[in-house]
Amino acid sequence: METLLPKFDSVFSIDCVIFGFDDGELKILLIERNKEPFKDWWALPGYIVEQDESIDHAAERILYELTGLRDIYMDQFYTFGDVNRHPQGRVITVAYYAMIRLNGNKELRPISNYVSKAVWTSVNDLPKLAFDHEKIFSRGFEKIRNKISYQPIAFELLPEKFTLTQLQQLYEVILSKKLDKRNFRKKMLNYGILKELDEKQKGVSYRAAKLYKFDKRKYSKLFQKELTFGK
Amino acid sequence: METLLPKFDSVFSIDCVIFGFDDGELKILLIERNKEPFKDWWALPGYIVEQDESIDHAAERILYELTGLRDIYMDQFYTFGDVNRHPQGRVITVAYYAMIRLNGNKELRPISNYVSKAVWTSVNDLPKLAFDHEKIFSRGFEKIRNKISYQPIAFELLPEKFTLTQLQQLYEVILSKKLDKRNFRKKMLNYGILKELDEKQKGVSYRAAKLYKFDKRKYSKLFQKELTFGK
DNA sequence: TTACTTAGTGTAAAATATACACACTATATT
DNA sequence: AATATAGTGTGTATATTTTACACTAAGTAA
Repeated sequence: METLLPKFDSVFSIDCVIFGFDDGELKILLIERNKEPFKDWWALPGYIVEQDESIDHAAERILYELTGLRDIYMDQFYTFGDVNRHPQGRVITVAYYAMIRLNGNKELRPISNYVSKAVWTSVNDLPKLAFDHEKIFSRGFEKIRNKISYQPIAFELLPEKFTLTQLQQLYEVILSKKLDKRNFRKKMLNYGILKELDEKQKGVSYRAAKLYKFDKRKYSKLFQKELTFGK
Repeated sequence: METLLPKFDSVFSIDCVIFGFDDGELKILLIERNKEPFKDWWALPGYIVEQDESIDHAAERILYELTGLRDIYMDQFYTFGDVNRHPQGRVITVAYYAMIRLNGNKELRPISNYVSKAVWTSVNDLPKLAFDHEKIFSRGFEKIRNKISYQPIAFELLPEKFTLTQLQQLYEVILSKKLDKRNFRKKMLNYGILKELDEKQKGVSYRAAKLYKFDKRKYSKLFQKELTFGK
């Protein structure tokens, strides 16, 4: 590499806002830091981008090293570049988000000793976070709240088979708003992206609900049309 | 500053996709580079972020130095972080966009000798661009195309007083789609964010159209409600 | 006065969104 | 066996929004 570019005493980092849904609660993944600064504080999983890796790659690697989660597809949503966001120098961070299924048991096993543990925490019950991570989280939450209003992304958070009530609860949590059951069902079923299964919920002490699956094929078709303004 | 953070032989940069609308055409601002690499190539206005300035600030400064445009409010839309996007080293760039009024005469007077000139170029007639700037432009265009579908941002591109036909043309250009005049007018007027003026177009060799103004107050109110899902 | 060019307008049909309440069913409890 | 409990599942009328579609009015230029 030539050196026409000025050197720059700064680093890029990645921070991840990973959403999960469990127990009727929307959660995000937090780590407990094991290093200064902010040792023993809670923080979003985040670390420094290596010199020779793309930021997308860095995001995947860092999430894996800090939480043990692999093969999570993330999208970037904002880059935070204020001068004093990190106490030790100039750090610009690209924030990524993802929504994943918790299947009851996504194991969290940090590889790096940079963190002492990783846990799922309800977004309604977040501790104080290191750095400007509260700001980053808020923007990530805003992002999915917006997105869910025009794309049915909620499925990514649910188990493969889910009931309409679960789906509705998830919408309600993300939108912070009660929805009408009949209208919600009508709307969702009208999208035509749900496949009704021949199965019912099990282990509940009341009438069991039908299970549904998300139909990816039809979903992609739906998104050809998108965007208002007919003619 | 302490030095616990690793040094990193890399730079942050900013690239700007600045949209304007003139003559029924959607344009963006390009510079001709006066320095290697890509000397004499066309490129998006972009340069390196200083150590002690926020990226938002850098965006403003860089746009000014490279094109002479001041006080343009920009939003970031994506960060490009592939490893080999710059031939001289690792450069991660935060891309910003803005939509501005051309008022016929936004003067372009580059301050920096890093560029030899700056010009407005129709998006339908772009030359080959330096670095990965074509990719950056595409994503920026996609961004405003999406955005205009749910937010009436088009006003930012028009002169203060405009006709409904001009507004419609702009929508058509951004959406690459013909729209129906009656439906378009109905919809726009229904938003209630246009103020009809007591003035007409001048200097046209046909029936002059009424002029309208964009009503910012009402616009913000409209955006309280936003987001579907009634109850 | 005529020809030309763009402005400006209405309506019916279809699709979508909203508001709203009660009976059904599976299980657990007595 | 009877009952309580808790969540499932459904229909309809109304309002709103979206779509398709074509002609007349106004101003200018010759």
